[in-house]
Amino acid sequence: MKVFWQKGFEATSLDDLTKAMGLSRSSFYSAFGCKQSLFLQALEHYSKNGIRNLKQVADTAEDDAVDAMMQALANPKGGPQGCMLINCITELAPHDEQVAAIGRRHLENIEETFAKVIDPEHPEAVRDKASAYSSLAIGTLALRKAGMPAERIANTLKQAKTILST
Amino acid sequence: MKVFWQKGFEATSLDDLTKAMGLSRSSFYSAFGCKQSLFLQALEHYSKNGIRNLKQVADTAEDDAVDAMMQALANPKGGPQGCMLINCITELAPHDEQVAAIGRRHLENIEETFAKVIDPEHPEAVRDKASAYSSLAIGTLALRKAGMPAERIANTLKQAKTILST
DNA sequence: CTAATTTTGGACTGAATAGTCCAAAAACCA
DNA sequence: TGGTTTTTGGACTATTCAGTCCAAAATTAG
Repeated sequence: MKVFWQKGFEATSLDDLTKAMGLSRSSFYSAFGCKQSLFLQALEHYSKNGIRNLKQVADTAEDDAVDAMMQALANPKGGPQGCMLINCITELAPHDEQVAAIGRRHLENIEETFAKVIDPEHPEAVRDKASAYSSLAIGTLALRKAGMPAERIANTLKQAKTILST
Repeated sequence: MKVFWQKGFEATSLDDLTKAMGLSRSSFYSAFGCKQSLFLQALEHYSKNGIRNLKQVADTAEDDAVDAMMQALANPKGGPQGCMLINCITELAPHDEQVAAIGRRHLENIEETFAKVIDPEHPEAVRDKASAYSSLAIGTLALRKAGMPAERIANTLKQAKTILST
């Protein structure tokens, strides 16, 4: 998963994978069938894990759960490589419906988590607002990847959050 | 440019390029030196053209210039392949400083265009808000690529714009 | 301990890749 | 026209890739 996260699907070679996994080629193919299959599993794993983390961030936030979620989304643990799912959506979704489907589900889960935090009683009513928070956080990932100063990104997020939360 | 836009850098082969350009391999290499060099030129061209279009959208908008710009950014002409620069930032920026630099400049130009539209007198004062609009529009590109219903995306944008503009 | 089964290393295949090279064709020019 | 320069087609090289295959090693079972 980490290798795919860092390099994307096409740029990851079988040698990269077998080396990272400490597996021989034959073991790899007998276990996973093909590169694509492992990739989809890695993507699913990343998504599940990411959503779980996001919910945990929301639950354990001290005062402002929405802010904590935005921070978590805009500064993914992986470092400069951003969010694996956004990377993969960008690289593959237009040509690969399976990836697109996992991506859609992930994005919907993010939005749903936002909605429940914003209005636990009527999450449906704040769906568009939740979607806006989500899209905003995802948009800043591009700034980050392009090497924009972290301070600028933080200001953007802060400003937007202040306005959106009114 | 169109081929790189559609397929990304790595996935575009020399055969793809020479066929699209109607050029032989030798002519290609004598004209551009290498694949990377043509790619950077294509990226520059895309950026210049995109910013010019965006400014034109802002200038010729009937009532709400910010809204028109958001629509233009969230629905790039190329179709489902989104914005070439965001694609390339995602694919290459973390490992290629030249691409990252072009990406940064492009994003800054977008933000500047927003800022001048929001407050022509004091664009500096609304920089963060401009950045928020920009990030939001860019974020929705991921939704689009993942195949989210266009209506949902439009609602997100509308909702966010309404709130951000207050 | 032995025999059957599973797992492993890594050589191998065929296809695709970016970039080079040169003889032949085309364009140019005096 | 005849000679020079530029451009072109496409064969070629060296590398990389995903995926296959099998003999040897390891594991398991009786």
